[in-house]
Amino acid sequence: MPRFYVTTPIYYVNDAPHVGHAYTTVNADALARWHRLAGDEVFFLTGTDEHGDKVARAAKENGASPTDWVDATSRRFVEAWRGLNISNDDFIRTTEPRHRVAVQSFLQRVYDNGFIELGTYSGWYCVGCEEYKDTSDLLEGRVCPHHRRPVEWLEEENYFFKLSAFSERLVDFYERHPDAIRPPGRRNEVLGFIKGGLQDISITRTSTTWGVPVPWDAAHVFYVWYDALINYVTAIGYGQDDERFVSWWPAVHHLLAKDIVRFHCVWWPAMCMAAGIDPPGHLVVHGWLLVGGERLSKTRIASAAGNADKAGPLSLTEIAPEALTEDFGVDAVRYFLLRDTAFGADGDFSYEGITSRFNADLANNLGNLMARVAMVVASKCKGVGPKPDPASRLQSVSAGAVADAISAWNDAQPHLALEATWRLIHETNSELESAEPWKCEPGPVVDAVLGSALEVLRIVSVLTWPAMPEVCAEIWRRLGLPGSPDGCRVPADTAWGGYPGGLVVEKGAALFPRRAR
RNA sequence: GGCGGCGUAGCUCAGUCGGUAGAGCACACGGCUCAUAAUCGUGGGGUCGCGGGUUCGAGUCCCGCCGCCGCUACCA
Repeated sequence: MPRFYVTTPIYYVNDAPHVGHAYTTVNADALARWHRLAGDEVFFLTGTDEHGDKVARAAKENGASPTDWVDATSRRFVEAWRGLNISNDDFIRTTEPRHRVAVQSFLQRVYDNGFIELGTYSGWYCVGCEEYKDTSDLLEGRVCPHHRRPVEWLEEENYFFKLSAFSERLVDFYERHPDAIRPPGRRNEVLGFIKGGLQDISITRTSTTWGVPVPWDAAHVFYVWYDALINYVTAIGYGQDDERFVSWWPAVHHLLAKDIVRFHCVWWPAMCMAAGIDPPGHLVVHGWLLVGGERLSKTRIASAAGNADKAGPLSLTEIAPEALTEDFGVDAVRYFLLRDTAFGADGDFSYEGITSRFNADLANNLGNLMARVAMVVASKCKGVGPKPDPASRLQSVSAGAVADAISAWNDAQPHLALEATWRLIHETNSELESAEPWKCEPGPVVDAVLGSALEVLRIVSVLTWPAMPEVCAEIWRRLGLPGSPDGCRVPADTAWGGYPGGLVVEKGAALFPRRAR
């Protein structure tokens, strides 16, 4: 059985879950759900990144122990994902014992292989930022641009990862696997960066104890990024269950936003090579959601997010997913995130944007189709859904849409998959207009038209299940079908003719009540 | 500065190997009234950023310019 391993980055617990996190996570979830429909064995991983001095300090400021602090902050992500119907199979936390074991095992291997050595890290350090600054980033008089205070020269003994040893191997790997990084523009950026020459990087800290201890030197803990990336192998048993590990690795799909490309596309593959395992197979990079739209939209989003009093424009990171799902419903938010932005490109996030998608796609097209079909079935077929017409024009329309949707889902392009699916909805509305079953006497002609429309709704609820599981299950139920779309298999259950007929069709309330404006 | 990308209808964008410009949304008009003032049909003459060049012919190739954006190492 084919396997599909998909990950999100693990989210840093100092952030509150926001729409940017939700964007990546919903995309990963939709892909996971799609591959489950396809019959693949799926492992969908997300989690939280909980080490680093910033976390330790935040805990202290809040009068909590680091452990209590990360327990509380990590839980917010668990709850946010529950609220968005995220179907992750595992939720990893870097403070878990299994992760400490994996990190120590992984990096001990890298050390044993000779790719870690002791060195001195020195540079201009900003106490406020808690990080070293490049001289080119500093203002006049060696002042930190963020904190407006002078930086200090620090030297620290650190262990270094010999990243420089992997330039050629990385280039070679990416040239032999041209699809390893998508989209191609990101791949080119990475190749350009690598070819520009790689420097060794420090991977341990002595300035904090809130991290994974370096097994061969108790004075150090691993730098948080080095610890974090390894989560991807921890969760599938690295260092603890080799049989399980090799069954999932390296055919992984890492979803990530463009700002963390280097960590995932340069550091992480090199680390894997250094540890003697294959680099990750698929790095899928997407853009950022940007807050755009009119001033009104910001006001309304601010209002929805409980930030109505905040002055000035609202940033994406201030918008809580719960504020949106309360307002629009889980399915509509998921649909917007998946449909409105071409995966890979930057997208615009606005209240108008969601409202527009909600009304045009969900209320007017999908919801209304369900309502009008159910109504006519009630009046012309005594509420019992007829069989689809094998010769319906919609049969070939459906076949085309299904093929396109399958291809797009398989290619991690949800917006195209949904676009193709909605083409089928549109054609079905069109077909109803020309057949006008509500004007006809009950009989075979009416049955053929309505049965075909019901069949479209069945197929649509399978194709759309990865995006909107709740409403698809509801449509399924209203069609009188047993179970739910998640019991289906693609492509078998998207073939024309699957609706058996003879089932009681329920009208029900509007699936997506149209919204004002 | 260097490398890369983009600039097409009000908005978001498609435009394969060069051959008289397309989709969705929005808008307008018409039809229908089964349906959530929903739906269906029709309507897009936009210097394809600007200026040159190659060609029988260029949004589509080449050069220059303007504008915008990405990357150019230790931020999760």
